[in-house]
Amino acid sequence: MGMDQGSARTPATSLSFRLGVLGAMAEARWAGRIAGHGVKPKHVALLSSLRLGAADSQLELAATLRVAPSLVVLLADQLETLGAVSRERDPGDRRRQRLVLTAVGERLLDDCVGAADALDEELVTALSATERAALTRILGKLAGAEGLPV
Amino acid sequence: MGMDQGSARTPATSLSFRLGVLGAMAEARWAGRIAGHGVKPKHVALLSSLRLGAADSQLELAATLRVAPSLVVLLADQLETLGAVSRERDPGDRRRQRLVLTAVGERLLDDCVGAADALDEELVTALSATERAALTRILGKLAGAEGLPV
DNA sequence: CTTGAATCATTCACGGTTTGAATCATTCTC
DNA sequence: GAGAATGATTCAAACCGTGAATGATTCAAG
Repeated sequence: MGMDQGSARTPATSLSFRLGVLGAMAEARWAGRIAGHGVKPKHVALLSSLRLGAADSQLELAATLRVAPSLVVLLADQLETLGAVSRERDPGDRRRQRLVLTAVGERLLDDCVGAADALDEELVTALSATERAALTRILGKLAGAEGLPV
Repeated sequence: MGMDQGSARTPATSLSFRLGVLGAMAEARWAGRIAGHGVKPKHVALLSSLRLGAADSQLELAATLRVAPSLVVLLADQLETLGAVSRERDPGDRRRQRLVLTAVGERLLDDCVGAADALDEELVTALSATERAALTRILGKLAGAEGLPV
């Protein structure tokens, strides 16, 4: 009823807004923890896409990660320097550069995912077990619906 | 023996990871929709903090938004140019610059939140009504736990 | 075959965002 | 009052990502 037109006190429940803020916060914290490995979230996203087989040519990678192809070159360069991926010309089409995870890359990815899981533990302390499960499931559904390399 | 020990196929269910990716995606889409108003997500976050009374001096604002004080100056400059906020020297402590929402600012904030809500509608089409409600509630809880200006 | 268009990777210069250090005004402490 | 602390502001610089230009390879068509 006589609500002072809602706007004056309600903290804007928009998902887009909250997702953006929370996502930035979580990513920043996570970035701090994996920095010691010499990688940033984008690198891990690339490694993860490789493991999932979501893409292997650099152009496909750019599409799934939603970044410019030139950025993939840079990320791949750095990961190659770390020994986490190796570039192999596609024998069938020698324009294409296929990226493959090395054993080092697998290990690196595992470490970074481990760091994310550890951070999760801290983030969700305010949530019940049911809520945690629900959140994981729902975010997975959203990512899937958006065609993101979850 | 059992080679691809789980890691080989699972899409990394880490919340931190997913929040980061989804948050960036949602924010980018939202940014595109509010760009016509001459603002970016950070501006809206500032306006929202003002409305919530979470902070009014620029230094407090920087703390709640988790950005450098110098950035608040810049954002406030731009919002002032738009007529969305006005600066008033705190009479009690004339070093402090208090930011107050103008009627234009209220309207601008409403428009931007409206745009976020509209975007939400599209994002959650894959979710059931129950899931949408749960997501809203859980994200709110998380933001609250992190002390973020939800 | 050979030519010209399309595709993939790469390089490079640039724009946008954010930060940290330096500066100035004001207030607090003694 | 003098000097340390606090808030706002400016400025140069770092960082991240993009788009345009280049080179290599493949594809299509005569």
